[in-house]
Amino acid sequence: MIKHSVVIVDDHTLLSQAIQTMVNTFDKFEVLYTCKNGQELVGKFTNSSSNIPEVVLMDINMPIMNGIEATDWIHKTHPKVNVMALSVEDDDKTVLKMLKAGAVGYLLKDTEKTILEKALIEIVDNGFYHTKNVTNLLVKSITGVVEEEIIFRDKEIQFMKLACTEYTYKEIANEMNLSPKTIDGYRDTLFTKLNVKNRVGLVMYAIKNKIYTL
Amino acid sequence: MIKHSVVIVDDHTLLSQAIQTMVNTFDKFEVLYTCKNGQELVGKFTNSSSNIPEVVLMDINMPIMNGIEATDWIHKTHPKVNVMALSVEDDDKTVLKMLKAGAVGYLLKDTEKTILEKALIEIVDNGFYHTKNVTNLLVKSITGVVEEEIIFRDKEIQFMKLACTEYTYKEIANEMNLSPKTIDGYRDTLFTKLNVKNRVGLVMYAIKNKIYTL
DNA sequence: AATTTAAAGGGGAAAAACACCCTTTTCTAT
DNA sequence: ATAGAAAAGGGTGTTTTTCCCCTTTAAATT
Repeated sequence: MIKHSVVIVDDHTLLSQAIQTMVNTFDKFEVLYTCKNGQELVGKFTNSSSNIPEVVLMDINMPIMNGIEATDWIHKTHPKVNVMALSVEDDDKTVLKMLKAGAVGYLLKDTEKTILEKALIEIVDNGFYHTKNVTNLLVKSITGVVEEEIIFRDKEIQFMKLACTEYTYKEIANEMNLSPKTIDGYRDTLFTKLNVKNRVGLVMYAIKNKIYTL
Repeated sequence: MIKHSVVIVDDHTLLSQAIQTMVNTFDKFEVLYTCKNGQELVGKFTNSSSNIPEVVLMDINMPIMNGIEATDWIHKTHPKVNVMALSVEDDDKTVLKMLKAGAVGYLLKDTEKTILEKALIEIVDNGFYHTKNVTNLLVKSITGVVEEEIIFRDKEIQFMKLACTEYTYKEIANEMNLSPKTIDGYRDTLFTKLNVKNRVGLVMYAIKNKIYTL
């Protein structure tokens, strides 16, 4: 029997190797190779057509080129390759971003071995695998329950990052070469945009949405 | 040949199962069972003496009973069991906490399969395995470079958590059934203790040290 | 060219946060 | 038993933050 080829992309070597060992125990699948990030994967894909697998198991949080960008690239350049996201996070926005990028499946890292095998089989047979959670999310997204993305200007991003430090607004203004009053304005519009009451709310938003990284 | 028994504790099912599959490919080791958290492990240990392995591979971030508490418990009640920490984090404080709790090894999750096997062998042979990084850290710790742990009282922890929300100090005082002036005091002592200048500094500390979880 | 829309900046006032120094009560350790 | 530390609270004043409404300039639409 010809086995389906799988590639694993994850920056945690031990995890990717462990999943490799696991996938290799599956009857119908075998791992072609593993990558530490999206960039490495792009390299492999463009290097030789023999490096292109049927399924890619993709982590989302990676340095250099993350799972969303990598999935997007694969989807555009190699549409026949099925990408399945494999993540620890399950916040709505991230999941939707992955699906938009073209992932045909989304599994949390705390799922069972048998579920992984089942998902892989479904993907090569039907072209997709989605858990109940993801399906529910998709319904929510078309119903418009998921809030639309807020757009920030560069200055606002820069300001938010500085607001996450111990600087006073005066110091932030200085840092950004703007009048304190302008900073006042940024703060006010952001408070309204994000529906927060004070600087702590802003900080929390910035952290949760990875605008400020710890 | 009798294989050395290993137990894996990690809340990410897929990861623990994958590592299980991997460890089972090692000549001298076999996995007895896996657990999702420290509490489950304690249950297994106390249930039957046949459940007590030679080595425990322990994740640190787990719900209910985390790796540090679990390691501490094992070290005190079953000193013959070797605990090896297996974590994604490598911040100094966490590593030292694990070592203090009695871990005889510390591996990052982005290490190679062969390193894991080597570490396991070293542990059953010599009783410990430490990478260069950990050794360096230990040297630093005896040289006094690593800052000593700050102790918080319950009220301070509670206050810090509330300070990470959009509550004003007045509202926090109300929430904690204390006078706003008392809250003022908490804030002032914490500012001094943590060497921060304002509430944002406090919030950042609380998040970085996992006092407030997002 | 005319009209919106966004960005930068301002005034002034109220509320919240911060600083510092102080008292009383309650543990707690020697 | 008692000294010392910790917890709770008070007073007062300064600084920072927050709020709201307003102007000018620049950029983008139509």
